[in-house]
Amino acid sequence: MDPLRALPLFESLDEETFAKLRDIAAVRRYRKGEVLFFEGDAPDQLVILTKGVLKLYKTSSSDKEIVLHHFTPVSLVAEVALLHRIPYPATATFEADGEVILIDYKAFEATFLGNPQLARLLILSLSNKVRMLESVIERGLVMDASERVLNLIRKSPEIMETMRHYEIAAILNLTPETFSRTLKKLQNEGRIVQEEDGWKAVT
Amino acid sequence: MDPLRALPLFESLDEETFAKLRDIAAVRRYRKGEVLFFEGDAPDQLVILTKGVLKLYKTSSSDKEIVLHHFTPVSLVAEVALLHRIPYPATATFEADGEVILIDYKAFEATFLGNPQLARLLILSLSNKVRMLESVIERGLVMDASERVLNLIRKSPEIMETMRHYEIAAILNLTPETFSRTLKKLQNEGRIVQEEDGWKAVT
DNA sequence: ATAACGCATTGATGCAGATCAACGGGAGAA
DNA sequence: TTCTCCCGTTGATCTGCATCAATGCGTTAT
Repeated sequence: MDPLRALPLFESLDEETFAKLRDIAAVRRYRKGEVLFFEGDAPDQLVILTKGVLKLYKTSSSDKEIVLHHFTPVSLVAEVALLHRIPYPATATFEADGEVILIDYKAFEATFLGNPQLARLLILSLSNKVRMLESVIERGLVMDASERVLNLIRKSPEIMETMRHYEIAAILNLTPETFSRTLKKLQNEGRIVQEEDGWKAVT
Repeated sequence: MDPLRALPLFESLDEETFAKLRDIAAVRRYRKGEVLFFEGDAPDQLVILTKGVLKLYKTSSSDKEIVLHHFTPVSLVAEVALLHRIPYPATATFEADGEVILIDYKAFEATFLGNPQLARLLILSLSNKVRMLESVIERGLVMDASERVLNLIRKSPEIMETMRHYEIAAILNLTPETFSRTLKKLQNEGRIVQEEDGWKAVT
């Protein structure tokens, strides 16, 4: 069976649409650490991540990395840049060996925008991107360090058990030092408690 | 002539699609200062801004206002909340007397998602939203105060002539004090110069 | 004219989080 | 075992911007 066909993203497509899509797609593999594209590059293909983890980030004036998102399969990547023919707004590198499908721009425009099923995929992908950016704004501009940590413990407690502190800090856009101090402060204030299997928010 | 028909947003629609749309639309007017919706409210209608200026903002822990966007006609508003049936992620208030078209959720889903022309509108609106949020992130997290001011002078010099300093500062998410100091600092460093008709960035 | 008000600027101080530096402990290597 | 390296923590300091307070200045109202 065609591996493309197995992707949940494409499951719902009818045969004809799918065949069209497969004809215009090329597959490419990347190793951990490789760069898919740089901020400022001009896009010419639609990218669909099918394997691996792709980190999307911007670099600030003071060389600080601002992580926008970790893409996991299956995701459309940077379709906005393609739609508007603008340079990639961020850099994407692989955090684990990965694989992408590339679709030529002209084919993308003709196929995706005209086909209701694919248009629907695009709409879903775009609206998820809006939500993702909103959460970046939430994390980076709206919430302070305590709120970010508290929020993580509430919403993704498994991350607190699984990952290293310095990795968690990076996700929250904090330094490990600040993360450590914040954790302690929240504990002293009785807003979180440590249990044998991780942390828990109080009330 | 139907005022709806005059909107550029709907210009390209064929008669049938347009008639369908008009049937399910309701118009509502608001005065300056009124709130269209609050962060956290549950959405049940698609909102299309047809007149006025709508400010979309979040309020941070320390009661600071973070402006996401100033919508001007004609714009779809908060379609993501509607698509995902999630609470509005921000508050919207009118900065000038305005008018909106409201479209019921069920009608929206049936009409917009199924119709290629309207789906295309939605895709455009969504991708513009992605760009808008990216620029909020750029302004708020990536660039420091000097870069923001420099960037504004380069890209929207007319704003520097037209608007009050305290308004510009709000757009840049700066206090008027910081804005004033930054302007002076850039001038001292020779990175901008004042001319009779406004400011100009050097090289 | 003079008062009153809103905006711009300037100085002093405060604060959150980053940065720099040092130390301790656990896990794998020799 | 002992060494080494990496991570987590802690303390001291730095930095960018906000906040608070005072002053000046142009515009409108009295």
